[in-house]
Amino acid sequence: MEFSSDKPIYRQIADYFMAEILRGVWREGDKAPSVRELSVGLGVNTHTVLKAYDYLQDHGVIEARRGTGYYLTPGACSAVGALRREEFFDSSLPALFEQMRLLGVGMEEIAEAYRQFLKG
Amino acid sequence: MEFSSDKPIYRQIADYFMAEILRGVWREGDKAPSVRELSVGLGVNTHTVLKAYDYLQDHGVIEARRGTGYYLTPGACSAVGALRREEFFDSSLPALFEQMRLLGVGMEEIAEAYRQFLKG
Amino acid sequence: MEFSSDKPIYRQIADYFMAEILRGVWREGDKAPSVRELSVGLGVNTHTVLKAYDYLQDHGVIEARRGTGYYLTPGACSAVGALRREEFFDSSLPALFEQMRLLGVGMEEIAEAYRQFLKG
Amino acid sequence: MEFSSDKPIYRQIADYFMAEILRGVWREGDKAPSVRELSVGLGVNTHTVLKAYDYLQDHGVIEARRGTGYYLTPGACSAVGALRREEFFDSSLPALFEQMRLLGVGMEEIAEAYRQFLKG
DNA sequence: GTGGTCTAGACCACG
DNA sequence: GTGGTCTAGACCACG
Repeated sequence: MEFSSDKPIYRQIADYFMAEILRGVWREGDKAPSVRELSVGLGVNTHTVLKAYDYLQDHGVIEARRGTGYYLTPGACSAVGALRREEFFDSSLPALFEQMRLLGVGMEEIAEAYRQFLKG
Repeated sequence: MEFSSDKPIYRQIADYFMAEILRGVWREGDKAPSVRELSVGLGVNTHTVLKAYDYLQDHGVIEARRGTGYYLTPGACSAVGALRREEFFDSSLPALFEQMRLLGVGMEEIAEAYRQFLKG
Repeated sequence: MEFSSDKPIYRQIADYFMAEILRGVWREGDKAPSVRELSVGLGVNTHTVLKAYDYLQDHGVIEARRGTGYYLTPGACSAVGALRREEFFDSSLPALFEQMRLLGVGMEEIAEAYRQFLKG
Repeated sequence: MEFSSDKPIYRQIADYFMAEILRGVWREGDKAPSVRELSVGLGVNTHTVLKAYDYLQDHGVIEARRGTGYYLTPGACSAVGALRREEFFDSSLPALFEQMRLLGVGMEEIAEAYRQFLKG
């Protein structure tokens, strides 16, 4: 895995993890790779992986079980979906609106383009 | 200038050039740096710069004068604007719509978020 | 195919290609010869063929499909026609006018010659 | 001098000769290069040069003086002009008309383009 | 000097 | 396989 510089690495790891879930690689209830295992696999510090897992746990994607490791929650998929929605509304969409402002594009044009998109 | 790996270098050069125009660094009628000069400055092959200039020329931002060099066209600024608009509608917007589809987000929600954005 | 020296090879390839379309050898939707195949066939560098295809693509005659090849666009025929018209008005006609100036020939004489041509 | 293959060499020599007159290299009354001299200079047979000189003599550009050689006629310049006009009306113009027919361009469009040309 | 064309050869992503 | 990008280096016409 390659890391870009514009986003913290732990977030990139979490995103990667969630993309794998959406792809169906891991399923709800499955055991997540151990922190140590993953840190070696990705060539990053265990702290970084732990931070990524913390993030995923905070958002209900995985849960820790004492002495055994992390497991995908039942509801992991929908949790990922909710997170994506959140990112979409908090980050992607404002960036788009900003671009609209710069280009002088109004909402009507977007709506019209959307109707075209649905047809095509 | 640093190049990222996710976009061809020649496009990055062209984009940088257009950003400089929008910033007002270069004005309509100005002479662009010569192909060789710029290629040395950026540490890339002359072909790569030429390809960037070709792209800009094709889109009406600069024009070649044989034996003299490239010059910003009269209308360079609006040409850049038109290109940005085109990219927005042909690339950014379809990506947005695709994401909307994946997340099950409708146009009404976008419009609502836009109203919030305008207020905030 | 033989190349003359007064026109760039890539333009001669593009012109040949368009002539073949007008002759009906290739039809809209057909696959164009692959870049490598054609470069070997013509004994030129792949770049030169690519430049010809770039030119044709820029003018809406062919379109690239990633990993598959180039295909004649729907509308390739009319695109070729439009290009020919453009060349006529931007190149042939100004050359004619320049010659008229040198020879002291006016538009009335041209119009008269045209009437004769239509009769003959 | 390089010869192209689409026109007889003697005509190319004659054309070259006339272009030199229009450029002012040779003047009316000047002695033309001897047939032998020119044939060596151009690397062609003396017959070919003679044929070119015949052509030029037929059209009043040069005249033979027994025992001395060929000389530009008084009126050589206007003779060249007349020849150019003839070529223009007999060759260039019909080719243009043919192109107009193929492209579906009418005389009105040419006249309009001409008005634009005179302005620009 | 300037842009423009061409070659030889490498390496990449996509399917 | 397909197109696409990039380099190194040569040579050309124009001014």
